[in-house]
Amino acid sequence: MRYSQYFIPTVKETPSDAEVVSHKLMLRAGMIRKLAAGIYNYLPLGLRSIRKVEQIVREEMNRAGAIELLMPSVQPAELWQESKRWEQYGKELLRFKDRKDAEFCLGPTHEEVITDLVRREVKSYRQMPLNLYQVQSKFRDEIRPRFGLMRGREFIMKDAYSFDVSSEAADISYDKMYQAYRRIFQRCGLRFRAVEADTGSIGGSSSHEFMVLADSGEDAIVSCTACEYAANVEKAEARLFPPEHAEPRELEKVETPQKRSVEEVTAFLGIPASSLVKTLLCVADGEPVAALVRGDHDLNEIKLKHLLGCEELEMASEEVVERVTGAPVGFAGPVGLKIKIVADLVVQGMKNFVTGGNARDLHFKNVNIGRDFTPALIADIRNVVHGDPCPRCEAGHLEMWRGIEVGHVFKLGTKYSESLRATFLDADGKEQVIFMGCYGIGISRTVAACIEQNHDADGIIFPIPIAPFHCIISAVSTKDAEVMAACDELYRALTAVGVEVLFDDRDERPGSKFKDADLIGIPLRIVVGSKNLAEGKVELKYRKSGEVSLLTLAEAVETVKGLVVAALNQ
RNA sequence: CGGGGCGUAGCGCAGCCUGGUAGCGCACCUGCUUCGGGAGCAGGGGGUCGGAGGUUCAAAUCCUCUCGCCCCGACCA
Repeated sequence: MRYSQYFIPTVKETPSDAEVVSHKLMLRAGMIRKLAAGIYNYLPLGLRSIRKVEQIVREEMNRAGAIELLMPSVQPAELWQESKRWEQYGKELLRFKDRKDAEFCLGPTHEEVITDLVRREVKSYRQMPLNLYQVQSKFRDEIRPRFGLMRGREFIMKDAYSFDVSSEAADISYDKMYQAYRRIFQRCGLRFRAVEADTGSIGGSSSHEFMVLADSGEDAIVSCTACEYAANVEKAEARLFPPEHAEPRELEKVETPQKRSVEEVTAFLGIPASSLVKTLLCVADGEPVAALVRGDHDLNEIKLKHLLGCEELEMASEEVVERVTGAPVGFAGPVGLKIKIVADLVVQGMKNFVTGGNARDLHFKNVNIGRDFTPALIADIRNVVHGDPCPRCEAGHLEMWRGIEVGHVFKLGTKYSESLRATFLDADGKEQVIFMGCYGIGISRTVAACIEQNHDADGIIFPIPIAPFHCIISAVSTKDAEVMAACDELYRALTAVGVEVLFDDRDERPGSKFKDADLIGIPLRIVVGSKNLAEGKVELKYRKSGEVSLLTLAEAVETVKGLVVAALNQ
C-alpha cells in the first residue's frame, strides 16, 4: 500500500477529550474518530488491526470446533421478557419501538437469541456438542462511556455459545474454549493472565477472565509466584492467617476527639493499622449489617454479597450509621451493636484490637471476639493484598497486577436453557435441559488494550501479529529516482513473500515520515536514503528496541520475512 | 443520577471578569528556498463564537433556558 494513496489522518496535537494512552494514540494515529459519545468510526488503519484480531480469533475458534454464524443486532423484547432480563438489565439495554409500536432493543449480548435459535433447531442429544459463535457489534448504553475503544457503547465482540448434553460434557466444551483463548492472546503477541473471576450478572457456576497486563488496567488481579493460581481481586481467596497468641487484656475506653479514619485513629493512638478493626456498615436488601475487617484491609463487597446471599448491597448512609451505632460516622464498632455482625477470617485470629466505641469521639482498646461481641458469621470478606500467602499452594505468595479484561468464559449451566425451555431428548428418549457455556472476546477492546500495553513516548508499538502493516518503507527523498526504484523493488519483494508493507512515498520531509511511522507503530521500518543506497545498503529499524542495522536490499527482505513469519507462527 | 468543567476556524487554545472591528499556533492552499527525526520566508482561504430567548444603541462577552461533550462518583458481559 502506498501511503500517498491511503488514508491515515495523523495529528500532532492530542485531542483534549482523550484521557488514556490508547485513546489518545488511536486518535492521533488516525485509527479511529469519534462519532458520538462512546461510538467510533474505525478508520482504515484501525480496521486493519481489528481485522487481524478477528482473523486470529476465527482461526482458533474454528480450530476448537466452533462454527461461525451471524445474529441480528436488533432483537425483539419478547425474548428478553422471557428470560426476565428485560426488567433486570436496566438502562444499559437500549430500547426502542418500531413503526407498529413493537418493542425492540439493540443487543448488548446474544444469549437470548442464540438460545431461541437452538431450542427451535436442536432436539436430540445427537446434535450436540454444538458451539456457535459470531463477530458482531454490540451496543450497551453505558452510564459513562470513556477511554475510547476501552469502554465504548458500541464495540465489536466475538461471542460464542456452547450447548451440551450434561454438565460434564459442558466442562469439556469450556476447557476447549479456555485453551483456544490462551492461544488467541498468545498469537496476538500480548502479555496476559487467565484469572478466576466472579460471574457477575451473567450468572453461572464458574468463569475465567483473560486479562491483558497493563498498568492502566481497570481491574486488579493477583497471581501466585509459585503455582498456577491467578484470580481477579474480586474473586481471589484469602487464606487464614495464624492466630495471634496473647492473653486478653481488660476492655478499655479511650477518648479519640475528632479521630475518625483509620489513619487518624492509629496515628493518634500510636498503633499500626493492623491492630485496628474497621467496622463497615452496609445495607443488604434493606437490612443493616456490620462488616469487620482489619484496619489495613479492604472489604470485598462481592464476597460479602455472596456470603449474605442478598440482591443489593450498599454502604450505609450517614443517617443509617447514626441510627444503628448512635454515633456519627467514624466511631462504629462491634461492641454492643444490635445488628448482624460479619467478621473477616483475619479478624477472628486477632487479639486485643482497637475498634470504634459507638459514641462520638470514643474508641475501645483490647477488644476480643467472643468476650466483647460475637459475630454471626466469620468468613473471608476482604480483598487480598500483595504478599498474601497463596490459597492453593504452600510455597507461593500473591503478586498484584493491573489488567484489562479482553476475554471472559462462563459456565452457564442451565440458567438460560431453563428460562427459555431449551431442551432435548436423550438416548433414553427423556427430555433434558441443555447445558450452556458462553465465551466473549472484546475485539475492539483488545486492540486498545494492546496499545495500553505496548507504547512509548513516540507512539504505538504494535506486535507484528496485529499490526496494521508489518513493515513500513520510508523513502527519504521521493525526488531521487534510485531511492524510489529501490523502494519499489523492496516493496515487490516483500509483498511477494507475504509481508504487508506500507510504502511511505509521500513528498514529505524525512522527519515527518519518521514521526508518523513511530506514531502508527509499524513494527519494522526500512529507511531508504541516497547516502546508504550508494553503498547498496538500506537501514532496518525495529520500532520496539530502536535497534538499527544496515543491510543490503536482499538481506533486508530476508530478515523482515524471517521476523514476520516467526511472529505469525508463534 | 449527584458533583465539577468545557463548547470560539479541521485540531489545540486566547478573548468573556470590565459589552464596542473575532484573534494566535498547528493543519490546509499558492510560490520560492529547504530535504535523515514533525523546515524557513512570503502570500492566501476558512468561524451562524453549540442552540433558543432576553437585557442593551450595541452581546463571543451579561441573564434565563436548552443541547452536546469531558472529568470525579455510584454502575458494569
